[in-house]
Amino acid sequence: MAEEQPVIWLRPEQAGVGRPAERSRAEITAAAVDLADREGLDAVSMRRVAAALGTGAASLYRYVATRDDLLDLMTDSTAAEYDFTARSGDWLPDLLDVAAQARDIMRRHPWLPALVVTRPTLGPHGVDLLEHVLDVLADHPAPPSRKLEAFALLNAATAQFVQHELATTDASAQRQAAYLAHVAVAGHHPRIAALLTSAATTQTVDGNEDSFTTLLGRVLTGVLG
Amino acid sequence: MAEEQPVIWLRPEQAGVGRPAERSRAEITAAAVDLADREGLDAVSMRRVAAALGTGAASLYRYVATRDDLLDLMTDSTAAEYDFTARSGDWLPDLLDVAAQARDIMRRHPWLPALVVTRPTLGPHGVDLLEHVLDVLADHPAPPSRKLEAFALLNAATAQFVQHELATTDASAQRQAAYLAHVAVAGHHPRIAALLTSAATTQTVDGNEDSFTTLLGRVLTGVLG
DNA sequence: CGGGCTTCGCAAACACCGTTCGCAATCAAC
DNA sequence: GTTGATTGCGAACGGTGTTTGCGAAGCCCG
Repeated sequence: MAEEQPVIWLRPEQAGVGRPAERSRAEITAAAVDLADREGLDAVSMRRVAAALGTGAASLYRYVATRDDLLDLMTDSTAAEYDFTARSGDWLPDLLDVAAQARDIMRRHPWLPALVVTRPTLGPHGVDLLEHVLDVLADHPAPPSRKLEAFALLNAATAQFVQHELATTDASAQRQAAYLAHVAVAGHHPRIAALLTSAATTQTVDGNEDSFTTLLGRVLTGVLG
Repeated sequence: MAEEQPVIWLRPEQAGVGRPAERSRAEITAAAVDLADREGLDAVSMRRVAAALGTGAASLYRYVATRDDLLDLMTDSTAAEYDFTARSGDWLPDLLDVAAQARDIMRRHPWLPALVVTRPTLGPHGVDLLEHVLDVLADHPAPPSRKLEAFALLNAATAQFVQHELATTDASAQRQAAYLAHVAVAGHHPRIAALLTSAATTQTVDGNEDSFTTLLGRVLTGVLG
């Protein structure tokens, strides 16, 4: 048995006798999440995670098959932060509530958007999230495939939104904006120039705190009936 | 001057006398794109790109500030593959044409979706793309900010779509599906179970080749009027 | 032509990285 | 107590991004 170590959270009975394994796996994941929250995803190296736990890098491989698997565990662990108790009965507000929670979770874990988008995985907690979304949409007449698309879009759009949010405070984003302005005035890009001037006037006026909700609402009502 | 090397494609006059630099930069980018197309993004290391050009890794740093900048150059170079000559006059079909081209480009460069989503940048060609989209939407009454959101969503949703397309043929995706089925029958997830059985019956029946277009059409009509 | 200045190519080195191997230590069960 | 599996981990392998320094090549101008 034990052929090639399946998806990590599958991990069947694992034979064996005593196994504190699950606890250590959770601790490793927590340490990795902590590190990523504080220093970014690049800081999550096997050596540094191990050091945070007061042990050596090689020890981690008893609990985690590879670094990528650890990243999957991190992603799934954040899905445990959802709270599904509030239910209104209408699918749209309930989905928007999920989206708002997703946004908050991603704000807490700035490394999450990149992982969600580049390696979509459904661990135990991710499955709970999917179950909740499907349950909210249970009475909706859309075909199941479209409900799945809506779920994927909810994640992707939220990730994109938070990513953009984070990028605008970044230093390189300032240079991006400067470059855009430069290109616009340099000609050949009249639409961009127009957009920049109009953006300069209406800037930061409207309450853009819930621009996320209205955007996501439009996307969801567009995809689902 | 020359403080800290600005966004790479800005690169002002650079003083200097002779400079074949631009050509070399394009050649380096092309070599990196080639490598990524054939062996994936992880294969794009400075040493391997340099080897493909018959030179040493250190030489690349004369033309490229860092590996991340090379990745940005790769992303922007793919934006040169768009063709904006076809114009219908209606914004929706024109945007769907852009989306279809984006999908095809990403299919040609399977590493692109991850880059587009994790490090959104607008190089010279990316700016042309944005200009085109804004031009298509010039007569549309939506506020400029929403047009930008539509642009970002077009990219993100396309990336997500191609990513999913690629992932389903992957080996680990099979195990994901198996895990999902296991979870569903193991109980506590009735909605997922229902979805799996319904998906099993309607599988591969409908022509899903243009499911991308209909999905993107719904998203765009949802976001814009 | 000859110097001077700039640009270029690149070997070597540094500090990491993910991962594997092998062995010592630990623990469970009989 | 002995046996057998499970765990911890130092050391090593091959790779990575990036910096430094120096020699070679090119260009301009006198």
